[in-house]
Amino acid sequence: MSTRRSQLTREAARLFAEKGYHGTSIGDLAKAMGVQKGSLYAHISSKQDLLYETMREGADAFHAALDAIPDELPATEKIRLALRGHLRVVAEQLDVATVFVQEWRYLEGERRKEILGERRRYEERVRALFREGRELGDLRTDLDDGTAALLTLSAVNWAYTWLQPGRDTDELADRFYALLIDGMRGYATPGA
Amino acid sequence: MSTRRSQLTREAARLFAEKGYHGTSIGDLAKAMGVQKGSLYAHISSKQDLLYETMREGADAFHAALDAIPDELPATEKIRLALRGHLRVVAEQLDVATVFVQEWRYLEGERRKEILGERRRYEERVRALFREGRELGDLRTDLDDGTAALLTLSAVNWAYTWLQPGRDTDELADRFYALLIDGMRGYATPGA
DNA sequence: CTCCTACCCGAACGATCGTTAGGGTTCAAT
DNA sequence: ATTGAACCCTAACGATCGTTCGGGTAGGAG
Repeated sequence: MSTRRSQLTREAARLFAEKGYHGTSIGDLAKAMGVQKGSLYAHISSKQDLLYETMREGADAFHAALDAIPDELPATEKIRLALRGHLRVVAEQLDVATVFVQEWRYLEGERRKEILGERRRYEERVRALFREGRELGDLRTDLDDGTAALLTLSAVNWAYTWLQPGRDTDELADRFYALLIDGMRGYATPGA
Repeated sequence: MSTRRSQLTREAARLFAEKGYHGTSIGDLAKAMGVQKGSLYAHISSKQDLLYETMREGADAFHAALDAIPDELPATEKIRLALRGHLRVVAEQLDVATVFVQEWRYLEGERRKEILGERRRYEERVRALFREGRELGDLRTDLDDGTAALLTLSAVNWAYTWLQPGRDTDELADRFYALLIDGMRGYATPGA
């Protein structure tokens, strides 16, 4: 709502991503806002609030990226768009994505369970794409879709560590997609 | 050296992996050792020491896994063994691997640079395998080896989040290898 | 002018942090 | 019997932590 409040959330995401939740003090936040640390409590009721809100933002962004994929496309195409969407979220909201991916364990109580559920649900939605691809024949019928989803999700989950904010992620996602779908082996089969 | 000292290092790796470096206090460490917190300083000179030693252990383990790969094998086989080695290190030393992968940024000063260098060197060694594979024709000649290495390394770097300690990692590594090399697409080409 | 909302200050709180210091125990080797 | 190494305790240190509180300022709406 208020400009000041959302600015605080943004600074929190930035600092949590850079120095970690426990490595960032309320004093650091206050300095980033140009304010005494006590003043922050006019906007929040605890430091955990800021962590939770960043996590919610991250969860919503990743799920929204999946929501935007048309349902009637072939599974392979959905997988390609899922890769694009995931990497785009990471690049466009790098701080939020970083916190979402590696600071969730510092959430406490009910909120921790909630966010953990969102993470699992996201993984399950991606897994379903691979299952669909195998069942409908877009992917090889003997595919181990669980392993395939694990490999793919692992690769993109690590992206926050190397993605530069400005990078064109669509092209990169398509390169990942091509590698995963077609493999890396030499063109010729052994007998050529 | 002394049993007590190495036990402390082990507990530190466990707690740092579970609660993070900043989330673990000297008091937590002392409780895990069954000792008053001041007593720990008979063994270490600072908390950073414990972080650094865990990192060194991790770096050595990952590099040793690459060292064990015979030089004369074809590149594809080396890649398969590298995947096996990496996942084996993660599974066998899960705490150390977890800290190595996600707590390095809390290292300070010269030690931080040192460990960062080890991480980069490891990535470069893996990248070289893909380059070799392309140049010698084991992998497709038009392969973007940088992207291939990035995809592969990302996938295994995330493994600490889902690998169970007891799991047979060789078989899993081979499944990853097969997916990466042969791809996931349906057997038949479009015209079949 | 008054009221409300939004925002901030400055000082302090109890707790916990990493670390230091000095003294004490156990026990195998000399 | 004495020494020395390995290990531990208690008590305290200054610093920093997240949080609370009462008071204060600015500006737009009534």
